[in-house]
Amino acid sequence: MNIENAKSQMRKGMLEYCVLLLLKQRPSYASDIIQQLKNAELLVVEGTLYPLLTRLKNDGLLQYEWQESTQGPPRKYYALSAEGEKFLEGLDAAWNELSSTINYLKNIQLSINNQKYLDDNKDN
Amino acid sequence: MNIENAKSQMRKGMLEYCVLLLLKQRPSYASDIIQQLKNAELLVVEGTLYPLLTRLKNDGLLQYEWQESTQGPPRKYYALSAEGEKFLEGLDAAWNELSSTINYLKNIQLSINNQKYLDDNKDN
DNA sequence: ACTTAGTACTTTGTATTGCAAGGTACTAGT
DNA sequence: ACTAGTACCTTGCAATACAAAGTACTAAGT
Repeated sequence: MNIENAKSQMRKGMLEYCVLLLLKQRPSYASDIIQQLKNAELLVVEGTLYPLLTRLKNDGLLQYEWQESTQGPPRKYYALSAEGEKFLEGLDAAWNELSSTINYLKNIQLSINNQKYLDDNKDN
Repeated sequence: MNIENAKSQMRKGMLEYCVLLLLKQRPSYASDIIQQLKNAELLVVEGTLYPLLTRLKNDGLLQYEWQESTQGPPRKYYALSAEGEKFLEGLDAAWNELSSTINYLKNIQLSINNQKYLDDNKDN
C-alpha cells in the first residue's frame, strides 16, 4: 500500500469533474488540458485523458471540432454541450456534498464521540 | 451516463479516507461504521466496506480485536495502527491538495482565460 | 527527397475498487 | 426446533486510472 495509489484513487471521478470545469471556461484540446491540469498541480497522462474525453463525447456531454495548428497536426477542440453544462451542475452539487461530508468527519468533536461510545456500550 | 455513477466514482478513494478518519476518533465495527457514514450522508454498503477493512488490515494500517456483544454475534472492532496514523496524515495532505486544486479550477477568472486563449491563437 | 524531431490522437492490457447479491454464523425469544 | 436480528464474508461484474506502444501529421535540416 503506497500513498501514490491512494492519491490516484482519490483522483478517480474527480478528474471528470476537473476536465468539465476547465472546458466550461474555454474550449481546449487534450494536450492543452493536460498542461492546464499540470498548472493546477493535478498530474494526468494521455492514456487517462483521451479515453475520458471520448467517453464524455459519446455520452453527449462534450462536442468537438477540428482546428488547424501552425505547429503540427490538427487539434480536436472540445467544448461543453448544453447537456454537459447540466451534468456539471450535478457534479458541483456532488462535490459540495462530498466536501462537506469530509469536513464534517474531520471536525467531529472527540468529546461527543466519546460520550456516544460510552452510551453505546453502557449495557456491556 | 448518469449522475449516480459519477458520484460513485467520486466516492472512490474518498471512502478509504473517510473510514480512517472515523477510526481515528474511536474504534468501531463494520455495521457501526456504516451507520456513522450514513449520519454523515455518505451511503456505503457491506459489500464495499468489508473488503476495504480487510485490505487496510492486510496493509498494516488497521488492527482489530473481537468484542462480545449483548445483542448478537461478536464484533470486530477496528482501530488505527501507528502506521495507519501516518498513512492518514498522507491522505490529509492529498485531500488538501485535491481540494485546493478544485477550488482553483472553479475560481479561475474568465477574463484571464479568455486573454490566454487569444494569446495562444494569435498566430492562427 | 529523406530523415529526424516535435506534436497530437488512439488503442490495448492490467490493476484497483465500488457494489449487488448471496451466503455463513452466532444469539435470543417463542 | 424455528424465526428474527445482527454481524461477518465472498463472488462476480462494471467502471476507470495508467503504462506502454502505435499511428499520423508538420516542419526543419541535410
